[in-house]
Amino acid sequence: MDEALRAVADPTRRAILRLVSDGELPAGEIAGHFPTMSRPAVSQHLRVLNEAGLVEVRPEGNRRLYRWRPEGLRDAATFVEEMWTDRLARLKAAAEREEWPERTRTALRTTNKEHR
Amino acid sequence: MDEALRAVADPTRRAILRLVSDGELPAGEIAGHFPTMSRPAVSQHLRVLNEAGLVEVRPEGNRRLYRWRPEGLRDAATFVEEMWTDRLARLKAAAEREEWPERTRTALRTTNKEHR
DNA sequence: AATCTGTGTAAGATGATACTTACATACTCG
DNA sequence: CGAGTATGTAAGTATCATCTTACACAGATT
Repeated sequence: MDEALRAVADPTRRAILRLVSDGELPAGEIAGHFPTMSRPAVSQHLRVLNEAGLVEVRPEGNRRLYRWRPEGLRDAATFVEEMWTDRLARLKAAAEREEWPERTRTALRTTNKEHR
Repeated sequence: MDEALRAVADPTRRAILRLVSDGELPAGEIAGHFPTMSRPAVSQHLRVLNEAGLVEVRPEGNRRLYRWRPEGLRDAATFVEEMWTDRLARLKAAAEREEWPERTRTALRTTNKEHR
């Protein structure tokens, strides 16, 4: 799972994932969607995605066709789901029992670089 | 979402998240769960988590109590869910129509450093 | 065979991360 | 007030990620 979460943390790689989840694409065409970036850079992202099990490749003649591999996200999905579903449910239950004070988030003392 | 996914890509931070999702904890106690790492290191992870909106803090006297903030994962959950649910469904539909060849994953040509 | 096309890899520059130790600050309690 | 406790921040460093350009190589085309 570790690998997949790390791979998916990069916005470029998420974009690639979305591309190839629509159907298989040759490396070059994928790279074509990222005009600001060199083709090797994209190739390297594809390698990361492949090693993380998020895509699969198949050579066809000259080219190499990439496609999405859904099982790759399974563990990551499980993690998020557990956090998001399970714990959220428990948290709500606890809140209803008023175990926790009604406070909301508090800014850091020194910096105001709070999120959002 | 970007921030959250990046934050969650780190195993230490995931561990912290699980800790504080069980209830609020003071920074020091959280750090106590990571004997191999200095306390400031953990403090810095807490900052990242806070800036990503994944935890919230509340000062109590001397200490600062951290707790999980479920909304922080919402967008990440949405991403994973969309990939995992939506696209998976479409993928299956396509497969049933046999739009795609029956191939399974193919190793990279040169390296055999395939995942798993 | 010679060359073109598609694509991966090597090597290196650069910037971001994740630590460390030393220090600053805020609250508490005698 | 002064010492003690909890915690964040600064500065420095080692490691890792992500690019770039130059190159290698396989398959297609002539």
